[in-house]
Amino acid sequence: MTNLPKIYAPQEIEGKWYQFWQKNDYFHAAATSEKQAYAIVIPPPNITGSLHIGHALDNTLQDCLIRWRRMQGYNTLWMPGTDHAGIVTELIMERKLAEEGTSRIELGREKFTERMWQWKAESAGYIVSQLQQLGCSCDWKRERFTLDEGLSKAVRTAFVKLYNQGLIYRDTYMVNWCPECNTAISNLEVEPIEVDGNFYHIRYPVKDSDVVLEIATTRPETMLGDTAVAVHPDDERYQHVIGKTACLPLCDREIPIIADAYVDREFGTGTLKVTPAHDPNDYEIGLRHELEQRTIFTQDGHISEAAPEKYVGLSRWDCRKRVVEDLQNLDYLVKIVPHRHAVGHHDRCGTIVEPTISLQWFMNVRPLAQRAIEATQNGEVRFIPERETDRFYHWMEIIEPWPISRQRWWGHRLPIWYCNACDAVTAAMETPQQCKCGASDFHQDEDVLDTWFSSGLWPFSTMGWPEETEELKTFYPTSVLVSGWDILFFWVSRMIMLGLGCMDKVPFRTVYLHGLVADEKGQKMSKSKGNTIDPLETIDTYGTDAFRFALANVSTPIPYVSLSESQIESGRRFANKIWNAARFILMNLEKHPIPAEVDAIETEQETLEITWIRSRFSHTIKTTTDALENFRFYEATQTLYAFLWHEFCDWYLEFTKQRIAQDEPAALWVAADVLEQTMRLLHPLMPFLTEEIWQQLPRNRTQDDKSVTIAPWPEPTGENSTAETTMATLTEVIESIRSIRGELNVPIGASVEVHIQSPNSEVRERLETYLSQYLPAFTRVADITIAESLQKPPASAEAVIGELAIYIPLADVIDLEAEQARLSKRHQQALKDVTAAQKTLDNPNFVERAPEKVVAQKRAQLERLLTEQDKLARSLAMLTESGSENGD
RNA sequence: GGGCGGGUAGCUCAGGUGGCUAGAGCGACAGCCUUACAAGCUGUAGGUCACAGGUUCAAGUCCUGUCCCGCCUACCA
Repeated sequence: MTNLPKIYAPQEIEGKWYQFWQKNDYFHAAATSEKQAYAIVIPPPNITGSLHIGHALDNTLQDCLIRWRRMQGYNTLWMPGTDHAGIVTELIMERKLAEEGTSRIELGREKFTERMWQWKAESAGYIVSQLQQLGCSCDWKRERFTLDEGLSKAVRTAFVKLYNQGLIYRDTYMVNWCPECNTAISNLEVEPIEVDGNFYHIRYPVKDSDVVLEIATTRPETMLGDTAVAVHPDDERYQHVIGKTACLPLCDREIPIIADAYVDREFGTGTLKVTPAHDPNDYEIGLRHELEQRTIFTQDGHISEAAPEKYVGLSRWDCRKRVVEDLQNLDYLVKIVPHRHAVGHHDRCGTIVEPTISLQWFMNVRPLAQRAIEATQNGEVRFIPERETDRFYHWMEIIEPWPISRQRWWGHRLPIWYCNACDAVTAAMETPQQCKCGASDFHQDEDVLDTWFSSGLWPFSTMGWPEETEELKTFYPTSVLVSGWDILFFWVSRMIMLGLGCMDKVPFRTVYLHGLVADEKGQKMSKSKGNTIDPLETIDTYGTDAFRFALANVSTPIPYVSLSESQIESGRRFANKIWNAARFILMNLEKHPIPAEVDAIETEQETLEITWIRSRFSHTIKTTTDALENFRFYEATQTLYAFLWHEFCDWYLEFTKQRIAQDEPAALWVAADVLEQTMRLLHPLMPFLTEEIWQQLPRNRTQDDKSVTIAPWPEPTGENSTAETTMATLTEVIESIRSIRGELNVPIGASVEVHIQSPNSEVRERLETYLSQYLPAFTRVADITIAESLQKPPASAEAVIGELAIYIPLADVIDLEAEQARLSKRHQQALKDVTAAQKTLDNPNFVERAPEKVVAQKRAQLERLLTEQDKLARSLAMLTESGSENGD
């Protein structure tokens, strides 16, 4: 007896097989190969992070693609690695340090980065082992880290190259500043969040005049940095004050009243206070009018010396309170009106961002963005779903200079050196030897690069760039990039631009952007909402394959995909179903081992069910392959689910039981063969289970068949429509009989007689040939009669399939009323369908204009429906009659 | 303000270029411990495809408008 347990226990086999794959080096891609290359670079997770549901989805889909292509015979590379993830990682470390009673600043740069590296060393293996638990078939020998020596060299090379092209430059400009993180950040890192605020209406007296301008602002504290008041040049209300001077309350300063078309006459009072140092629009106005830029905030968000002394040192929020109080006391405050508006928050730490003028390094991404657009238009890059293309174009069109310097420590330090003697700026790979002024003392820029700069190089930096490696020749551009749509701008577009900038080639041919995982209510999963599904807990409870199957199954091309426990549960049941199908086959194979010359036997004894299952399987191969080619993972899962469960298990294995009972084991051998091949089809989705079963199944040991991981992807062998039609008739008959038994509550132990009437000799012949063979497997039958015409036996239940009628005498058990209700319902439905079909065909335009094929189909349908309807009507009439007779 | 996606069974979702009687999973109900699987099997119920027009012989599918939901994006102080 076979030793397979009744219930599939994923925990016991997953680790074993992953080690087996690793040991045999199946995931390693050769740098050079005769085979066609297929490469994916992993979106590198944070080195200190852990696997969340988004990773699970993203990496499941990638692994699925990689495993599928590997089986198809490609030289597949899945490049793994991790990201230092800049600010996020630093922030977590800062929290740790705070717990220890120290801080980043206290430690200093050197000690702090030391701690970071130490932490990296401790936690680096964690995310990798989690990806391995998920079954990811990454080429671990090639694992990279964004701060590795090689990748750091790539970063410096890219920087210097772009600097020399004039695309990277230093400038004083308004940037978004995070006072908490003490660094500049890019627009993308600013998240506008709606908050409840106020409009503060403030009086600004005009000098040497009785006029007082009423100005509304949401940020009264910024008035300390006001250097002008603006009105629209054509605003009739304010013509008389243009060019005059306003007295800035609380500050004892005089500021000009200027005219600028930016001001919206319709909005508020039509007057605008101008704070060039702390508002992007005011900054622009300031430039146009050469206004003073008064920076009233310090880097950590407190009031600077540029403000009146009494406010210096206050926090932004305390200052707001004080300013409002003072305005009120001095009668400058008109009113406070509640106002809900969007305020920019730093996406990493949640702090309200302060627009500030600052000296930063920027990258002029316009030229590269233009090239990215062209490359996409030329079809060098393709986005799936297609709608993402427009989102990409839009972003590329409105893109602004990218501030790339961060006043942080964890990252790639800018390869910029300043001459200590003459301040000359040099971009270089290493510390320069000598300045053009003759001096040889330099200091390197203190800033590090935005973390997305290094991850933007990922597709080629991981392959050894700037060296001209074999890997680059073989795998660049990579085949597909898989990621959530939420980082299209952050990462994907930067990779495209930097790929074009550094390699002159796009980094990947296809970008597949999947949805984000939401819960069953459509809410995005997040820790704060407490609706997350933890991948590792899930794997523990349900098994990796069940989880992967569920993830692939929900990944339809919509922005948010709903995942619920019940879907993972469904995956688990599916795994168990397959397990038991395998058990059934293996158990029976012990009694009926496959002879060496199985192929010959199979051909000789090819029966309807064998031809049928082979036909259906061929169809399944075709559909599954097509689904994967088009990134329709949900279609692959559904196809395989339906085939395995509802065709292979529900029907084919039931036929097999009957064949075994008749001592015709060929059906069993075919079952083993089909299951073996199905395990190959399913392997990309459920790698562990399929390997376990595949290893146990007998197969023609040909060449390299040590693992399903490297087994060839099945090819369709062709479908057989005759067999499928015949089988359809048989299954319909069987289902009708089961339906009668079910609805009339015929006990399972009771044998029934089945009388079938059909005017079609061909159908009768088929039924005669197969029904006696198959029927006993599905229902207890005492006797089967098949005839061209026969009398409906008394007290019998009836089912109608087109011109075919099935009668089951049920004298002992039949409930006439129940049977009448049953037939009546069927009759009503038939009538409805007849009416609909009739209506279509009665329309002369339909017959004239619709394609012949469609008309013919409709006619055949109507004919069949009419026959059914007629038969049902007559039987119903008879039944009513006999019913009333009984009643009399 | 602009744009995108969505609204199909109680729930979550499928329904290439219009053409079988609109499907699946989960849930519900009824009956079954049938010797691979009760994590199973069998049967049943359940939908005016958001709404209103239009194009067409034919619309869940294409067009227009409306209403909801979600998201992205924009400088309204």
